[in-house]
Amino acid sequence: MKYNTKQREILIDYLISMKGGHVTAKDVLDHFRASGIRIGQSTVYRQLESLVSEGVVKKYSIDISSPACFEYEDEEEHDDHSDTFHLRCEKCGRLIHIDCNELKDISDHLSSEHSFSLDPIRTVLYGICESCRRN
Amino acid sequence: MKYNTKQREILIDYLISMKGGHVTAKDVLDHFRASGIRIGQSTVYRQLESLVSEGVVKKYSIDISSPACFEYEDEEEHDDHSDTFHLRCEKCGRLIHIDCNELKDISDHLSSEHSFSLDPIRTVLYGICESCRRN
DNA sequence: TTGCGTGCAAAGGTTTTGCATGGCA
DNA sequence: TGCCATGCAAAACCTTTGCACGCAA
Repeated sequence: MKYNTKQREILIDYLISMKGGHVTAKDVLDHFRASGIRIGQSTVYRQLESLVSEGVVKKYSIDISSPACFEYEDEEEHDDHSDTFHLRCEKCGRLIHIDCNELKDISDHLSSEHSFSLDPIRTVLYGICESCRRN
Repeated sequence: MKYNTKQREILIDYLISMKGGHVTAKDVLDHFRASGIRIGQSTVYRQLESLVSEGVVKKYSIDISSPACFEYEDEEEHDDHSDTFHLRCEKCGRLIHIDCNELKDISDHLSSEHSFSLDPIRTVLYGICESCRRN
């Protein structure tokens, strides 16, 4: 994609406004429909895919039978995304995004002691989240 | 699922025979169709899901828009799950088991700081293994 | 003007579900 | 016998694609 279209712009704006969280294609479509802004679903999918290959947006395929998640990637976060991890609740399916230095230590440990380069994008830690734990 | 049906048995047998590799729901269906064994696709999906929640079979989602993969999990692999972690090499696909106290600390940290109960059975850490790293 | 981007609708592939029937315990 | 499991078909779900039209550069 080479042109700066209106659709592309408002999509990027929305992604930036949701920075720090994940957004699915459906979220995007719902948001624009609720705002009365018309945008085609194929445009959303195609632009998201473009933004991913441009490196502007990150795509997570956490689990099959859940939609892909997209997240705007900040310049500075681009440098070091090794401290972002994902938790997935096995009960409610919620995806939790955490930024934690202690978890970053795992990468270092695995690297130095087990000669394994962890891929934090791909890795999802499964378990039970706080609210499900209480029930 | 409480009953030992014929379909459940032959499905488990097939999964065991494929131990060490992944199998998709389609693979299962194709296999049985080729063998002349009739089994409904909903049965396959439902039994696979049951086996996963029983911990007998592992499910992973390599990528969205590819089907989910299932793999039979050996007894000894989940004798003591509390301090066993799994690493999966994204290059060669090798599954590595490690027993490591430092990794156990993750659970404690997630529990105390993030109120999240990690499930080490289900969790697979993705990355690049030593030998693939050298290449 | 050129050709990329858009929107619609339809197709694609995977997984889930409703309902009547079949089979285990 | 009482349930659970099965099978079929259809639906649901997310994503991709074909094609004509619109719009940025």
